[in-house]
Amino acid sequence: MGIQGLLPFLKKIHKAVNISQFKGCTVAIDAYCWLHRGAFACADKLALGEKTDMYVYYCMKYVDYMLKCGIKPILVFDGCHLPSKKEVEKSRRERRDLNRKKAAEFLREGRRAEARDCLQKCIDITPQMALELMNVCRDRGVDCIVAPYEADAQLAYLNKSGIAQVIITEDSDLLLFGCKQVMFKMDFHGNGILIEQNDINQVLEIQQGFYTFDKFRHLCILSGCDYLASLPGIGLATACKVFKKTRLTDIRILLKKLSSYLKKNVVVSNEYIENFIKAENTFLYQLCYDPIKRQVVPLNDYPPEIVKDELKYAGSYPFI
DNA sequence: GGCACTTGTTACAT
DNA sequence: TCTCAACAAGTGCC
Repeated sequence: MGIQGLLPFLKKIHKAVNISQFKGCTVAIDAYCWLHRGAFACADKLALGEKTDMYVYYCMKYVDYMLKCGIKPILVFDGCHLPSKKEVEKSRRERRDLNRKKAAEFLREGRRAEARDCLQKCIDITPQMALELMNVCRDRGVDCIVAPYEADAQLAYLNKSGIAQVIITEDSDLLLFGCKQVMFKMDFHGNGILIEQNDINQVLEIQQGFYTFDKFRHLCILSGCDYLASLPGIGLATACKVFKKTRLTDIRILLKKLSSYLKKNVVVSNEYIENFIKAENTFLYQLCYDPIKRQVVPLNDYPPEIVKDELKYAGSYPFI
C-alpha cells in the first residue's frame, strides 16, 4: 500500500515527537489504521461471528489519550471505493476468502494455531464496525467525517485548509496528497515520527530553485503507487535520479525521454503516459467534504485546461 | 555496491 | 453481504 519504501527513503527527515507537543491543535486521524490494529486482537472472534467490541475500545484508548493532552481529534473514515480500484478490491476479497477456507480446514484438523494465523490474514473492517466506532465517538462529542471517497484525500483536505494542523496515519500516500505535517507510528504513549512537507527536498536534493512539490509527486507515481504500477526495475531511488537530472516540467515530455535519462531501454507506452496523468489527477482532484462550507469539493481547484474525461475514473469529477 | 524485488515475521491481547 | 498491512532480511540483477 502507498508508496513502496517511501518512509525509509525519507528517514533523514524523520523527527521523533510526542503527540502532547500538539496541545491546543486539531489532529485528523486515519481511523482505519486504528480499527485494523484493534481488530487484530480479536481476529478469531470476528471471523467466527462472535460479538465483540474490543476494537472500538482499542481506538477509544487513543482518542481518550488525545483528549487528555488537550488535543481536538477528528476521526476520518473511507467512503465509496474509487472506480479505478475495482480490480484491487476484487483480489483482496479473493485473498481473504482463501484464508478463510484454509482456516476452516485447519480447524477441522484441530490445528488451532495455524487456523488463528489464517483468521488474522482475513480480517476485514466492515462499515458496521466503523459505524460502531463513530457512534461511541459522537456520544463522547468527538467529530467524525466519512469521506466521499478515500480517507487519504479527505485528511489532506483538512490539513491543507487549516482545519487540522497534523494528520495521524500509517499510509505514506498522505504526503503525496499534499499534507504539511504527518505523524506515523504513534503508540499508546503518544510517541511517533513526524514528517514535514517542507523538509522533503533535503532528501531528494534537487537543485535549489528547481524543486517543486509537483516533482516529488511525479517521482513517487513513477516509482509505483496504488493507482499505477511501476515500470519494471524502477523504484524510488531510480525515479529520484531522473528528477535530479532534468529541468523539464512537462511530465509527458519527460516520460517520453525516460530511456535517455536512465541510460537503458525502458518502454513507455502512450497508455502508460495517459494512466500516469489519471493517477496524478486522483492525487490532485479527488473529491472531499468541506465541513465549513458543507459541500463536496475537489482536493485542489481544477485548473482551466483540465480534461473532464481524465477525471472520470479517478473519483475526482462530480456528478458521474 | 546500489538497487529492485521476494519472502518470512510481526502485529493484538490474555 | 460487509474497507487498505508493514518491515526486515535475503536474493539476484545491473
